[in-house]
Amino acid sequence: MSFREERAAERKLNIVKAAAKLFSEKGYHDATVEEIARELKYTKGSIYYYISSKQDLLFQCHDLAMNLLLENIEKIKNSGLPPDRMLKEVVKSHIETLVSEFNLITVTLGSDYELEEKYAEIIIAKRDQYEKFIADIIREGIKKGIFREVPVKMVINLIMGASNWIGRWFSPDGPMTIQEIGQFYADYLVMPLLS
Amino acid sequence: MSFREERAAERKLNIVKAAAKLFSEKGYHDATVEEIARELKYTKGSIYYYISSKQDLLFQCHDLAMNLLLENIEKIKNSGLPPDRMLKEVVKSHIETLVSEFNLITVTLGSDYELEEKYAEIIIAKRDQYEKFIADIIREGIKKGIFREVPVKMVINLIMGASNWIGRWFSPDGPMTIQEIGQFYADYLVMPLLS
Amino acid sequence: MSFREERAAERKLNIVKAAAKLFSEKGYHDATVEEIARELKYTKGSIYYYISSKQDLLFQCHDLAMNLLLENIEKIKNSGLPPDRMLKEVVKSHIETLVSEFNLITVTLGSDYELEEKYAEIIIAKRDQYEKFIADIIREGIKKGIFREVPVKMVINLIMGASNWIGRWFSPDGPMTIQEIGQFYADYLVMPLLS
Amino acid sequence: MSFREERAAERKLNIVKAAAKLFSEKGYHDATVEEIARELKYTKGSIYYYISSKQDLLFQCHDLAMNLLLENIEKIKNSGLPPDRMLKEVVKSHIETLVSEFNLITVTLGSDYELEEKYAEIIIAKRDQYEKFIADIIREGIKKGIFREVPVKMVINLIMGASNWIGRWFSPDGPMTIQEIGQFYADYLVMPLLS
DNA sequence: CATGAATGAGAGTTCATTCAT
DNA sequence: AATGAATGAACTCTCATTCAT
Repeated sequence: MSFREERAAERKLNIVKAAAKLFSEKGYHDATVEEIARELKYTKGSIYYYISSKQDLLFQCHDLAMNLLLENIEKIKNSGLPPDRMLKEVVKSHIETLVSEFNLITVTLGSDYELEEKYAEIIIAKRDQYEKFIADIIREGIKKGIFREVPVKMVINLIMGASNWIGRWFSPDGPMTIQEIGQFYADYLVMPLLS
Repeated sequence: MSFREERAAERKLNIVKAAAKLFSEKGYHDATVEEIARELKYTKGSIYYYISSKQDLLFQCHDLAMNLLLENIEKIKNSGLPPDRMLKEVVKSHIETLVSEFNLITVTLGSDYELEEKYAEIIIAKRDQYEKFIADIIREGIKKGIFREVPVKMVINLIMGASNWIGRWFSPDGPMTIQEIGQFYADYLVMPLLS
Repeated sequence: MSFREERAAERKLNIVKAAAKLFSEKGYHDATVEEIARELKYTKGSIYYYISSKQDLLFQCHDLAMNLLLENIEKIKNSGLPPDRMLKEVVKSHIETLVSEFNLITVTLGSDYELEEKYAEIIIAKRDQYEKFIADIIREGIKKGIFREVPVKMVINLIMGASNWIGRWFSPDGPMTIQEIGQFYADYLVMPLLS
Repeated sequence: MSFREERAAERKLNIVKAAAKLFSEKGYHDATVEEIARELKYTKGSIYYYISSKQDLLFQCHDLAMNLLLENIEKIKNSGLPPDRMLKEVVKSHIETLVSEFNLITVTLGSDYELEEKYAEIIIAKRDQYEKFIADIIREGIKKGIFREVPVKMVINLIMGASNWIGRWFSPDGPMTIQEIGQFYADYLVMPLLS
C-alpha cells in the first residue's frame, strides 16, 4: 500500500469511527451523513470521496467490530488454557473490547436489521464463526467433564446477551472498572456450567 | 368513559399493536405510518384521528410493555415465596412475557434512543420501578443469607441482559418450549447468587 | 372509475403534459421535478402523490405519444384505401399528430436512451407495432404492383426520419400550414415508391 | 504552434473523441467527466488541464462534426457536376460521414439544446452555411429546369431529416453497406425533385 | 504535468403531518 | 369518522469544478 493509499485508508477509518459514534448515539437513521461529516470538519460531499454510501459506513462499523472480536479470540484460542479458564477469558475479552470500542460494538449490536442483505451475509458469517469458537470451548469442557451437560447454543446466547447488554448501561464513572466488571461477569456466567 | 371513547380507545390499542409489529420487524424509522395504517385497512390520514404522532405510537408501545411487566411483578410480589424462588419466578415471568408479547417488548428493547425526552422520562421511571423490585428481592436474599454478597445493580443488569437478548434469537420452532427456556435461564442465572 | 379516481387520473395527465413540455424544451435531465411542479403550481413533494418517479413521468410521455400514433393508424387501417393513398394518409397523420402533440412526441423522439430498460421494452414493442403496420402497407403495394420493389425496412426508416425531423424545425409562424406540410411530405416521400 | 502546444492539441482531440463516444452512447448528461477521463486513463483532475469545461467538450464535438461536413461540401462544390448529380453526391457524402464519424455526428444531432447560447451561435452559423450550400444547388437545379419548383427550405429539412435519422438505426451488421445505403437514399430523395 | 482531495450546489425522493370536505 | 390531497422539511447522493502539492 502506497503512502497515499495509506492516508486515504486512515481517513476512511476516521470517518467510520465518527459514524460509529453517531450511529451509536442516535441510531443509524437519526444520524445524518452531514453530521458525520461535520464531526470531522468535512463537508457532506467530501465524505463521499471516501465512502460509497451510508450503508457502506454501517457495514464498515459492523465489519470492524467483528474483526476486533475475532482477533481477540484468535489469541485466546492459542493460549492452551483449560476450557473453564478459556471461556472466562473470552467473556472478559469480549466485554473489554465492547467497552474500549464502545461505539463500534454498540452500533453492531443495535442495528442488525438496518444492514442490507448482501452486507448482512458477510457479518452473519463472522458472527457464526465467533460463536462457533465459543461453542467449541464449551463442548470441549463438557467432554473433559469440567462442564456439565447443557444446551450449548442456549448458553452462548445467554452469555452473549448478558455481556452485550453492558453497552446499554456502562458508564466509565461507575464504581467498578471495566476489568472488574469483566471478571465479575466471567465468574458469574461460567460458574453454572461447572459440574 | 363513554361508548364513543371506549371504541376509540379500543381502536387505538389495535393501532398500537399493529405499530408494535411493524416497529419490531423493521425498526421505528423503517416502518412508515402508511404501512401501519394499511395493516389495519385504514388510510394514512385516518389514523391521525386516533393518534397524535408516530412518536406517540412508539411511546404507547413502550408504556404497554412496561405495564405488562409491572403487572407480572405485582403478582409475584404477593406470592410469599422465599427470595431465591421469587427471583426465579421473576426471570421466568419476564421471559414468558417477552415472548408472548414479542413485538411489544422487542420494540421496547430496541428503540430506547428513539423516544423523545418527555416520553423517555415516563418509561425510565417505570423501568426503575421494575428493577427496584428485583433489587429488593436480591437484597432480601442477601439479608437472609440465602444469597451471597454481590453488587446488586450489576447482577440485575446481567440478568436483564441475558433475558432480554432472547428477543434476538427466539423462534417458536426451536427445540425448547418457552417454558423450558424460562426455567433454564432462571436456574442458570440465580445459581451463582446462592451462598 | 370513480369520480375521485377520474380526477386523479386527470391531474396525473396534466403533470405528464407539463413534464412533456419541459422535457422537450430543456431535455430530460435539465428539466427538474421542481420546475415541472412549479408549472402546475404544485410543490415538489406534492407531485409524488401522483407519480412514482421522474422516470415514470418520462415513460408516460413515451407511452402517451405512442398510443396517440397507434390510434391514428387504427383508423387508417380500416379506411379501405389503396396502398399508395393509405401510405400518404399515414405520413400526413403522423406529421399532424407530431405537431399537434408537439411536446409529447418531441420528448419521445429525443430521449430514447434515457428510458430505463423495463420501460423501454414496452415502448419499443409499440414502436415495432407501428412500423409493422407501415411495412404491411408497403408490402401490399408491392404485391399489387403499385409500388416497385424496395428494401421495406429502409424506406420506413427514411420516411420516419424525414417526418420526425419536423419536430426540430417546425414553427407555427412558418409560411405553410401543417396540413400543407403534411401533404407535401406525403407526396414527396411516396412518389419514389411508385412503379 | 510550438511542440508543446501541438501535443496538447493532439491530446485534446483525443479527449474530444472519447467524449463524443460517451456522449453518443449515454447522452451528454449521463456521461460523466470521470468516465471520459477513465476512457483515456486520465484522472478527472488531469483532464481539466486540457479542457475548460464539459460544455467546451460538447462544443468541440459539434464543431468538429460541422467542420467535417463542411470540408466534404467544399470538395463537391468544385466538382463541376450538374445539380442533380451534385445533390446526390451531397447526400451520399453526408451519410457516409455520418456513419464513419458516428459518435461525433450522433452527438451533434442529439444534443442541440444542451449547447449554451454562445456556443450554439457558432454551430448554428456553420449549419446555416451547410444548408445554404445545399439550397444553392437546388435553386441552381430549378433555374436550369432540372428540378421542379419546390419550397427549397422544406426539401432540405426533409432530406436532412431522413439522412440524419440513419444515426438512430444504422448497424454495420445490416444487410446493406453504407455505400449502398447512401446511394439508395440519394436516389430516393432526389428523384421527387426532378421535373 | 498530473493528481488526490475537497467542495458546494443541487437533484430526486420520502414521509410525518395537516386539513378541507 | 374518515380520507384524498397537499405540503415542506429533511435526507442521501452526484458531479463539474478547483487547487495545493
